Amino acid sequence: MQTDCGEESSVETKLSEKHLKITKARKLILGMLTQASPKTVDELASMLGANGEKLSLSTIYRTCETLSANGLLLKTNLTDDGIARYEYLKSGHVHHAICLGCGRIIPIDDCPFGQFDRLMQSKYDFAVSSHRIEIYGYCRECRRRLK
Amino acid sequence: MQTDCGEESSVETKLSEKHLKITKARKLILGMLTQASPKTVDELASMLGANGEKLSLSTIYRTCETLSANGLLLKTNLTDDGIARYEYLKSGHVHHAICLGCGRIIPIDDCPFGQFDRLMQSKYDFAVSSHRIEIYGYCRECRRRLK
DNA sequence: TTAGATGCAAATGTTTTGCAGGGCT
DNA sequence: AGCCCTGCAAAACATTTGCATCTAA
Repeated sequence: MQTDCGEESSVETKLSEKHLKITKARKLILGMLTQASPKTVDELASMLGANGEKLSLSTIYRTCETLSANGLLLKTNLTDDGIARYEYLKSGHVHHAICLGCGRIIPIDDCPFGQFDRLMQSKYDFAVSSHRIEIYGYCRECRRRLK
Repeated sequence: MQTDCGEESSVETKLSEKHLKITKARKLILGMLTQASPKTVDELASMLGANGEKLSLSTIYRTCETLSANGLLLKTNLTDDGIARYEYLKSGHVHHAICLGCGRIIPIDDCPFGQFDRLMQSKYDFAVSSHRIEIYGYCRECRRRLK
């Protein structure tokens, strides 16, 4: 069991850092989400099925909830379809570009927020803790396809 | 019936501009949301009840959906609690500050987005159509209360 | 008059929960 | 061993839909 333990052990490390038991469900879900865009519970179940693994829906819900509560995943409702999505939460903060053509969700490292929290403080008397930015538009493939 | 027809008639004007029938449900819901923060369907039903009015839940859902489809309301899932909220859509674009203390949703006129779409184009090859920005933090009252 | 809006009740789909059994530390 | 995790089934909840009735244009 020496192969590709890089992934494995980093997932396990993250779990133990948060004082969470290392279970099959948590390793599978966290492992999948470290290398994928935000996914719904249903999509996670399908991905597991495609790999010959199986977890009950309630376990996936509970696992995602636990991992979110511990800051390893982020729960979002990006698409306003009423279905929650979970994504791996990298150290830094991340925004999303959502393609209106294909629905793809593209993580964006850059952030336009800048010094805006100063304005929020002075103009609105609001102390900013965090923010979320979602960008809608069209990716290259969809622009090409729609042309 | 001369009193406060300013509100009334502007709501009716907006409806007819969109070629929508002017019905009691649409006048009530649009009228309420023009002077309130984003509300869930349940909250709208309660507000109506408090005013001695009554609409079935399905009517509220359908009315909000119609008004959103016609650009008079915006459907959002700001709080990730899985419950949709509808807000009056002003002409310009608006962002929100969400207080983590009291849950209040504060409309923000300013926008930090700036020239960010140029970066999105050059770095990610993504053509920006629109964006949404949500700001989390604490309002003055909650900061005072928590102190 | 007639297309479309409403109310009611039933259906749908997502998410949560109770409980018994099993796994991790 | 002890506590937490998991699976299953049932419950809870928001939202949608079918259909008969009513209403605005």
